[in-house]
Amino acid sequence: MSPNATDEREQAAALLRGAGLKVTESRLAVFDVFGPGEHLDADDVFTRVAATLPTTSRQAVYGVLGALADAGLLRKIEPAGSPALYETRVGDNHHHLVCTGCSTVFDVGCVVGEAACLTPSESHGFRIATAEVTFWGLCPDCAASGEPS
Amino acid sequence: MSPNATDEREQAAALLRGAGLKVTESRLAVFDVFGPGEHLDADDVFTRVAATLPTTSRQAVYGVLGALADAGLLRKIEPAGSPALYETRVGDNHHHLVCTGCSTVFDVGCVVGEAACLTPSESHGFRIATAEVTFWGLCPDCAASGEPS
DNA sequence: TCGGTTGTTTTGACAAAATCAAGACAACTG
DNA sequence: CAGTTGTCTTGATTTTGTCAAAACAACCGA
Repeated sequence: MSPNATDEREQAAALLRGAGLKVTESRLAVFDVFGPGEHLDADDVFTRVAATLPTTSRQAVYGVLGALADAGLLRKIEPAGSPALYETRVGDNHHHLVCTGCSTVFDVGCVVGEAACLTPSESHGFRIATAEVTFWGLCPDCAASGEPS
Repeated sequence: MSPNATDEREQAAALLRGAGLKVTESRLAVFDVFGPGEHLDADDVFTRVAATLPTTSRQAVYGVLGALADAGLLRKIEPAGSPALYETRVGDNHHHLVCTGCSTVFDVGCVVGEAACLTPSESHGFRIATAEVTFWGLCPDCAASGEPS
């Protein structure tokens, strides 16, 4: 409907081709449902995809999300107590802020610079690949409604 | 068997009492099965507890672990792709190193000091309660066996 | 030491999230 | 356009953990 919807599909298709993946309706549809800054779980994605592609199954969504995450086109995060979430922002090692009230996830830039995030003080001989930082707290909305003083 | 087993039980009982929890066999048994530095999932705990307390049920273990975690006597961590793990080291905000090969979890001290771990660069108005850092990589054993060059 | 209250454990059913397997099908290659 | 390869559909299964209610045990006070 938007005038550049075709452009977006072409762009997504190019990303898929670049990753060596076949371009399919399901995969384009999955790309479509992600808005910028959104963190969606498999069920959210399935629900939205099913609206435009009624033959889709939950397993297809799992498969697509898994394939895209493996290819580095999507990032999978698994906050404690929630189903796995996916986001389209990849390539930077940003971290996450999870609201303990409403479970909403926000992006946040790296804390104090890349180096500090990637080098623990004792590494036990570990070969560290990635560091993941999750902050837990109350988002402005939940803080306001929970403590109206 | 060990000469100070009684002492350990007394100590555990004191911790429980201090937290306002009743002292029960199940709870003491759960404390018993944790060795220092170990990270056990609910099923590990159940298996070990069942060896000495055959009437125990899985749900009792979930209940005990939940109660102890709520009381701050145990810490619950939930690494992506694994069941929840519990550890006895509480009170310091240490972090974790997870092996992508064998899923073993190691403790690691805070990266560059408490402050850096608790203040993301943009907080979005969040009231941050805790920060959780997880490092992913290969432990010495897995690095050695996977790449014997 | 003995009841009474309260919190804990047992039992069994249930729910959510994700995975596995096999056949049908569609996208890319030449 | 046909073949090959990878993807999707369908349905069952597994794993992890929760819920609810009744039986039971620990702690308090007399």
